[in-house]
Amino acid sequence: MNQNKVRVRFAPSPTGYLHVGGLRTALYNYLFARKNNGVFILRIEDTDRNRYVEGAVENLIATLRWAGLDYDEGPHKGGDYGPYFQSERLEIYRKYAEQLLSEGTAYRCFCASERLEKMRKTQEKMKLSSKYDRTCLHLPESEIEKKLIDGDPYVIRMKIPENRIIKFYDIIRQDVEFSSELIDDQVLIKSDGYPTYHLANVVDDHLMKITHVIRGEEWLSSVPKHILLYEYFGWEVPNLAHLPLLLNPDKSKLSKRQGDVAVEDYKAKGYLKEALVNFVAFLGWNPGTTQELFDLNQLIEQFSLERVNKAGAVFNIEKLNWLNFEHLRKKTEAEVLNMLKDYLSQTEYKNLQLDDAYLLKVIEAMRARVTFIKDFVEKGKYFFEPPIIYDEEIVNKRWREETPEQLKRLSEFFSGLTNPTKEDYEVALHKTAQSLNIGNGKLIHAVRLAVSGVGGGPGLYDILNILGKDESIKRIENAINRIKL
RNA sequence: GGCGCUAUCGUCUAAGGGUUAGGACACCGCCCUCUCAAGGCGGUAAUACGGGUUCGAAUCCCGUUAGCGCUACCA
Repeated sequence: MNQNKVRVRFAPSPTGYLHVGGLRTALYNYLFARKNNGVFILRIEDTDRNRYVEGAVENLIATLRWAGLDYDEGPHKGGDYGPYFQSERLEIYRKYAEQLLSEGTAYRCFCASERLEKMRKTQEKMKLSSKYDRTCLHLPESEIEKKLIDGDPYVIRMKIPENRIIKFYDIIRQDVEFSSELIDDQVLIKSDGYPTYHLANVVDDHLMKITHVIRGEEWLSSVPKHILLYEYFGWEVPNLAHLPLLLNPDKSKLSKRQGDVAVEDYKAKGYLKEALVNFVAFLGWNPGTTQELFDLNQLIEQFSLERVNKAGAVFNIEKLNWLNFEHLRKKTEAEVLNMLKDYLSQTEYKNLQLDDAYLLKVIEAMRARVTFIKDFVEKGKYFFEPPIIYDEEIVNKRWREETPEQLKRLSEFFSGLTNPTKEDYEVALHKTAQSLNIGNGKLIHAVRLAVSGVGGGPGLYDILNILGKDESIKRIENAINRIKL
């Protein structure tokens, strides 16, 4: 059956940036579509003119593309069910609203928002659920005519039937039911002529032949209204899957106040898309195996809505960092080289003429020690410039009165070497230590401090080999002159 | 307040009537080692609470509690 072709949509409203929760919603839709040879649609829900943000759509699309989530139908791409901006579909919503109006399942409401607010407050005081009091439902036809002629602003509300239990099945939450008594006569068309989410999403999902609605849990309470709308129109309700929310460490809904929520923030901080995608995929889903590291294709292969959890998940940055470390390690040397060069070009070292061979050696030496590309520079600063300061703690620990004299001997030995290899440095150091009658460690730690300024890092001989003979000697002599006890 | 959803280590989660409740991150220890990492090995740590059902419950049912969501002419 052709109508079983899976079609899903990610339908964000363009409010400025892509929320990581939005990224996960988009990802699950994408994975579900790809897994089922379906179609992934991007639809822009820009029906709130008050929240319009310049450039938000372009940013959204660029961020999705960065994450690797390419859509099949949507802005700039077209498709048979456009337009894909809701703001360009106003006549469509209008037409369907008129239909409900004429069928009596919707009605015009001329109530001022001030009155509605008052009403709501009263209801709240009486501990009732807040619902429109249906004043305008009972307006005589003549009065409606008059108000229309007068040009009074109005909204169109849907009429919720009384005494109905609305049941539905959610792929993630199974059976859910609501009583229609608690449902408000929802506004479908605002007084500015724009539709509300509820009308627009039902109409579009139907017209765009969406088979599975995969979205955040915050929409669960609205489903009964949508079901009723499908029923009024005589349309089939798509399959529903309401995703658990992403939470702050204190379990509140993930928000800006407690850290970064925009995908762009993570991108700017140097997180790899592979890591971020892998991470958000696991917030609320798991493959049922012990595999933790996934690329996009593997996620597609193994994803299923049935394995999505019901409970909200805390966004745990530690694990994301670990995933970034792992995904960075999986990159080829050439890929890391490109990323490093790109990063360097944005730093104070952009004019340093470093050849690829040199950078490749740095990469090899630092790989097991970096979580982010920027760590190559932040943790291996000494590969890009001589130490400016020497870690005080390490000086106290490794530098002795006799150290300068010992290093002098060593640097003299180094001077006599021609084109030394890593092993040559090692032999030279061993021999010097022997002639000084001290342990190798004494020299090793002092040299490390002298050439790097810090106490940690790759093996000393690797560092010397990367820096080269002349630079190493220069740095040792520098340290002898500059480190004072 | 009303309605809905949810509830396993600190965090992400596995286990869908019978397990010493498993894995991962983080943390701690040991090994490796010139340091810092990485890696290997090991460890601390959980079924919110109370009732049922059952020979047997993390798992099924009910209640309580807590958290979250919705309760707009926002999505």
